Amino acid sequence: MSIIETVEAEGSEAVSLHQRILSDISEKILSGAWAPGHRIPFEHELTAEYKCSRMTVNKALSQLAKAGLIERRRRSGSFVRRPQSQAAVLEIHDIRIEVEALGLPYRYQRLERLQRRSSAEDRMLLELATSGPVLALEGLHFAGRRPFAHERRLINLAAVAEAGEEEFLDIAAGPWLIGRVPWSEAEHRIRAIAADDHIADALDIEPGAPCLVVERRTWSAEHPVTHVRFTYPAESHTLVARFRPSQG
Amino acid sequence: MSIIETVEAEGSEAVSLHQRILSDISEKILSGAWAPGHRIPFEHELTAEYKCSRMTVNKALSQLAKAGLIERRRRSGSFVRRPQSQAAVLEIHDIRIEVEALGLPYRYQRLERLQRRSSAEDRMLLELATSGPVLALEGLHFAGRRPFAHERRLINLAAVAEAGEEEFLDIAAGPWLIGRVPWSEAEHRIRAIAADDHIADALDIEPGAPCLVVERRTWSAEHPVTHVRFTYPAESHTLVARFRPSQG
DNA sequence: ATGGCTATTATGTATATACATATTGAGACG
DNA sequence: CGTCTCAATATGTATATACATAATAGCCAT
Repeated sequence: MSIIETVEAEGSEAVSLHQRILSDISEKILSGAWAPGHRIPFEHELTAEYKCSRMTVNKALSQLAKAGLIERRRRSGSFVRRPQSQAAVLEIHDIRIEVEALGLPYRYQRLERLQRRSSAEDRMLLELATSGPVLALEGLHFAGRRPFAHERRLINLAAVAEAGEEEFLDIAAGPWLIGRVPWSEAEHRIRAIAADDHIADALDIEPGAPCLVVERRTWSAEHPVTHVRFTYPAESHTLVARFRPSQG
Repeated sequence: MSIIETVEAEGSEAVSLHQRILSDISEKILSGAWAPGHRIPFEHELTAEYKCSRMTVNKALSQLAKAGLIERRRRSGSFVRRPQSQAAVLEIHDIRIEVEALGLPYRYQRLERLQRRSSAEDRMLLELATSGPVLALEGLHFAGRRPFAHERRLINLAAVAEAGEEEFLDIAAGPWLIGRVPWSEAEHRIRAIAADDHIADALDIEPGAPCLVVERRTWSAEHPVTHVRFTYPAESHTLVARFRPSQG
C-alpha cells in the first residue's frame, strides 16, 4: 500500500510543499492532537511521508521552531513546546486612520509648540543621556467636532534637526516623522489614569474621568527620537490585540 | 589564491553566514542608510559580496521579506519597505508571575462560582452560536494583602468539560486552562473604565476610580474556550509592549 | 560501579544545481 | 503607433549532497 497518496485536498490551491508541511504540523499541534512534549516525527520520517528532500522538511521545521511552536534537540528530535506566555500583536495605527475608519472627519490642532534645552524630565522621558535641544508639542486630534485624543510629544532635535523648522500647526508630528525617520525600536506603555484638569479641559470631559494612556518611545539606530503620550477618553477607545500563532 | 579567507572578525562569535547577512541588511535599513524604496543588491550581487551560494542569500532575504522589512518583486529586485503601521508585541503574563516579579506573595481567592446554561450575554462574550453549559467564575488576585486584579471569567464547558469538576477555590482558572487546552487564537481588548461599586468594593478602591481592563477571548481549533476580564486599579498596572523589527 | 572513550544519530548549515514563474524590455509586425 | 511576442532576468521552490555539531547510548577499562 502506498504510504501517501498525494491527495489533492479540495480547495488546495497550489500551495508549496513547504507550506503544506508547515500548516499540517501547526494544525496537529494547535488542535491538540499532538500535545506539548509530544515528539514529532524525525526529519527523515517526514521526508518519507511527504516524499520530499530533507532540506524542505528542515526548512519547515526550522520555521516552526522560530515561531516557538516546537523545540528542536539534536540527537533527540523535535518536540511540541508548551505555551509560554501570551504574546499578542498589537497594531497601533495612525490616529487619522482610526478616526476615518469611524467615518468621521479628522482634524489635528496644535495647542502649543516650544523649543528648549532638554529639562531633566525631558531627558527622562526620552532616555537621553546628555542635555540638548528638544521640541515640545501639545495638540488635539478631533473626530468630527469632538476631541478624540490628546497628544503631548517631545522630539529630540539632535536626532531630527529638520523638525525644528516645522510648525506642526495642523499636521501631527507622528505622520511627519514616519517616512522621514526610520525607527528601529519602539516601546509602548499602556495604562489607565484619571483625567487631571488640564486633560479634562482639553478633551471636554469631567476631571477624574478615566482615560486610556498610550505612551510610545521611539529609537532610530540607538538614538532616542521621540516620546509621545496619547490620552484617550475611556469611551472613545479600545485597543485590540490579536494573537495567532505565527506560521508562514 | 584562496577563494575564502575565513576572516574571524573580532568579536564575531561564530555566527552563521545566514545570520550575518540578515543582520547586516537589517542594520542598513534600520539605520536609514538604505531608505524606503531603495533597491537592495540582487541576490547574485550579495552572492559575490558574501562569497556564498544563492540559496544562503535567498534564505536571508526571504526571512527579511516575511519580517516585513523588504518587499521582493520578481524580475525587479528587492526593495526596502516603508514602515506600515506600528505593530507591537504585547506579552501578557500570568498574573502570579507578575506579582512575584514585584517580590510580593501571590494569592488567588474565589469569590463566586456558578454553573449554568449560557445566557444571551454569555453567548455574546464567548461568541457562541448555540446555547450550552458554561462555568462563570469571579475571583481576586492578591499581591501581598492588597487586591491586585479582579477576574471575571466564563468557560465554555462544551469545549472543556473537565472544568465543570474543578472548584477553582484558590487556583485561578488561567493557569489551569493553559497546558490543558491548546489555544490557537486569542483576542485582547484593552481599555480604561471607571470602577463601578462592585469592582471598587472588590479592589478596595473608590467608586469611579480609573481602572485598566484587559479582556481576552480564547479559541482552540475554532471552538470558543473562555472569555476573561481582568480589571486592574490604575496605579497597579501598566502594560508594556515592545516593538523590535523581527530578525532571526 | 564509575569514569571516559567512541560510534551513532538528528539536527544545523552550506553548496551546486535545476526548473518554475512573474515581469519587463526590446524588437517584430500589423 | 500600438500591441504582440519572445527572450532575458530575478525571484521561488525543490533536490541531492556534504560536512559540522551536539547529545546520547553503549562499551571498555580501571
